[in-house]
Amino acid sequence: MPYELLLIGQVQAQSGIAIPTLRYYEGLGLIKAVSRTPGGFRQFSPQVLPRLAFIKRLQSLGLSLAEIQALLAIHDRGQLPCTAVQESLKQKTQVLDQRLEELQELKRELDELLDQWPATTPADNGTICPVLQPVP
Amino acid sequence: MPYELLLIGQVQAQSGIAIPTLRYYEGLGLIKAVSRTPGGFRQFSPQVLPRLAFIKRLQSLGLSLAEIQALLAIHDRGQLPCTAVQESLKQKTQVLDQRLEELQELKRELDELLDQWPATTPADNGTICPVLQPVP
DNA sequence: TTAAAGTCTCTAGTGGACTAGAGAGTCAAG
DNA sequence: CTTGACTCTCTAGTCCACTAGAGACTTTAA
Repeated sequence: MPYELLLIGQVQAQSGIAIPTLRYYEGLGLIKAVSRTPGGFRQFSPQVLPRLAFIKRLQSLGLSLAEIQALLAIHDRGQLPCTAVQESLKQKTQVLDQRLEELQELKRELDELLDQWPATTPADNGTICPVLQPVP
Repeated sequence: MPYELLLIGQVQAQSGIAIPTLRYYEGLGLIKAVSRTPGGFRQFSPQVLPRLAFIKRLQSLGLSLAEIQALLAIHDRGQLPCTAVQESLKQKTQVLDQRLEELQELKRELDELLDQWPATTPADNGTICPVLQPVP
């Protein structure tokens, strides 16, 4: 066995990513085995490790695998994807801001509703819970 | 056709909820048809309308259908679910606070990363994008 | 009576990132 | 040569709230 190539179990051990997930990533085209043993075992270059670190890092920053794949495609064309990464992250902050807005609005609504929750429950008016009236 | 009963299309028209969704809700046990026509068409009591309003309202406040179902079950036992609704909403604010924390932390991380983004891309060091080092 | 509109059941697909299991084949060491 | 660890492919399931489609039947109005 060529000492510089890694079997999938070794990749799992060194990356912390489960084997089925690695195969799943391969299916998506995020990583690929450089070769197979005669018996069909995947052999990975050690270069797969920084690649997986990149994937995990961007995933932890909120990027989807599809977005990450686009960035890896740039890398695979021989370019440094840093500028594109920066773009993706900027865009992600915008989505994040939007999402934060929504959740904060929801929180405001919930807090207000709970603040004004009556001490005594109003009479049943056929609406399941009469406190929950205002549906704007 | 008994004038006080509604066919599913009328429920859709008056609630704004799509027919397949209504059937889906029925499957989950959130609503039920009081009877069927001889030909098998569902007939709903008009009471389904406040019930659907309740569902939509709580859904808009972030509750899952499973949580809503638990509240409806209280109603169906003949009790006012207001106190349980209040509890659910309180709990939801907590989950929401947690989620907001996470997203804000993520935003901080993203902002910091972008703030400190180098004007000139560092040399390629085999990590796909050398700017993305710190993976704590 | 017929046509159009409405409704039925049932199955399967969506998105996103996996996870689980069956059943078979492979590799390295003893 | 056998054992045990490792790996393979393939299918299917998870979560959640729907959505779409096929093919058949019912209802109502003209």
